[in-house]
Amino acid sequence: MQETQKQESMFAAIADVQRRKILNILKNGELSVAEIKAHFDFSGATLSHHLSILKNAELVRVRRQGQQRIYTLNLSVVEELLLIFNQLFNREKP
Amino acid sequence: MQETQKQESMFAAIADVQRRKILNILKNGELSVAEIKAHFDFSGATLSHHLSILKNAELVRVRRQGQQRIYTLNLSVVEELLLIFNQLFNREKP
DNA sequence: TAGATAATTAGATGATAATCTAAATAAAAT
DNA sequence: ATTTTATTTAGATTATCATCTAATTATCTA
Repeated sequence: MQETQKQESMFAAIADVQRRKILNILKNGELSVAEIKAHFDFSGATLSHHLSILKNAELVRVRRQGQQRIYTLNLSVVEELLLIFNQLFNREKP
Repeated sequence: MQETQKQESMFAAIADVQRRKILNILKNGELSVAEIKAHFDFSGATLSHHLSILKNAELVRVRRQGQQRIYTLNLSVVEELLLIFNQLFNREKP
């Protein structure tokens, strides 16, 4: 299994516990940055940084809504990640 | 989903591309350190470091065989990791 | 027992990453 | 148009991590 840059970025994205927490929070539906921020202690700049890593890994999507940006899980890429993950251990797609 | 130290160590372990490659190599069966090393360019010390991270995350097991140490995938923990991974996205066990 | 081989551990270095504050951008409200 | 609110970007700092060489431990063999 030869790794792509995209796969690399996905593994890097889920390596951080805060980013995994963000993904978890987004399971329950889309949220604005401020709503996500309510779950964390760190600064808005730090959150923005984490969101950009998740976005580059295509694990989340953003859209504007007025001043806010609404983040959602990118379910198709999550599927893809699960596939890669299962391949890592040579198992079938769930 | 509240993360344990163990889960943290597993995600950290698979965050590195070289360690994922080691796991892949071990899918084909157990190998000595020298045999694993044949697949890589970095030093033995570096490999030893990566193996110790995989071992602490319990993704691999080691046993002695004379001077050699034989590494194997720890399949039950791999199963567990897959479960955690699916839970991260709220899906069923494959 | 001495020397060779296999692997790990110690300690150092350079690169990367998480975080912060301050500044910038963009939209909304007054 | 100015101010306020939401978010991102820039730049700096600190911590963590991958890697190296050298030293150590443990086993095997001559």
